[in-house]
Amino acid sequence: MATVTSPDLSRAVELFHALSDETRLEIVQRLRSGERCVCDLTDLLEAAQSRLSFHLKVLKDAGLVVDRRDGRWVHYSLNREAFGEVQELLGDMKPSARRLVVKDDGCC
Amino acid sequence: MATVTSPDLSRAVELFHALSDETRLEIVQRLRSGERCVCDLTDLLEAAQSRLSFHLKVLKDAGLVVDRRDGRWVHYSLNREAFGEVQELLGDMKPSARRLVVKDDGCC
DNA sequence: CTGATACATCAACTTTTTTTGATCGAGTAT
DNA sequence: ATACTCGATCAAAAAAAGTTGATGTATCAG
Repeated sequence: MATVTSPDLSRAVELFHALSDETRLEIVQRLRSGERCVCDLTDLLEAAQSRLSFHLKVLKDAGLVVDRRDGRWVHYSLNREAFGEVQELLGDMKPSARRLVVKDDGCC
Repeated sequence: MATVTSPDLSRAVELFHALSDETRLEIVQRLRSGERCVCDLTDLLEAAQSRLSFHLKVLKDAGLVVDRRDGRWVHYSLNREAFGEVQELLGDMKPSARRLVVKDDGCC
C-alpha cells in the first residue's frame, strides 16, 4: 500500500502532466466511446496531424492510452488501469477525513 | 450530472496542471497532516521563499489549498472539496466499464 | 515498381512555466 | 519610531512544453 508520502512523485507528475492539456483531454474524451485511429482524431479535433501525434505520444508515454496497429492505421484507446492509478494516487493525496492536528505551539 | 463530454475542460486543465509539478505535490503531501505556514514549508522542502510562494499561488488559484492569515504568518491547508472535484472529473473520464463499440466499418 | 495514404519524427520557432534575486508591505517587538 | 520577520510580488533569465512544416517509414493499391 503505497501512500503518497514517499512514493514516486515523478510518476504522479507524469500522469497529471499528461492530463493537464486541453487537447489531450479532448482526445481522452473522444476515446471514451472506444478506440479511434489518428485520422479520426485529426478530423474530430481539427488539429494538425503532427500535433496530435505529439499529444498522443505524451498520453501513451504516461500509459494513459495504448495503441494498436492495424494495417496502415494505428488505433488508440484508453488504458483503464492507468486511470485507476490516478484515482488511487488521488485517494492517497486527499486530506485525511480526520486529519492530525499539528502541534501548533506558536509557529515556526 | 456533468460528464466530461463538454464540461469545462479548462477547469480540469487547471486542476491537473496544479498537480503536475513535483514541488507542488510535495507541498500537498506536507499539508496532508494539517496546515502549515510558509516558513515551515521552506524549511521542509528546502526551497526559496519566493519559489514556494509561487507554487502556493498556483495551488491556491486552482482552489486546492486555502490560506489563513494569523498575525504575520500565513497558514496553508488542503481544500478537501477541490480534491473531490478532481476525483469526480476522473470518474467521468475513465473509460466506461462496458464501452460502446464504435462502428468499425473500415476506418476513416 | 510507382504512387498514395497513415502516422511518426525532427528541427526551428513560439509560448508558457519555473526559478532567482530584489523589493515592498504588513505585522511585531523593542 | 526603528528594526526585524513573514510572505507576496515583480522583472529578468532559464527551462520546459507546444506548434508548425518538412521529411521519413511502413503499408496498401494499382
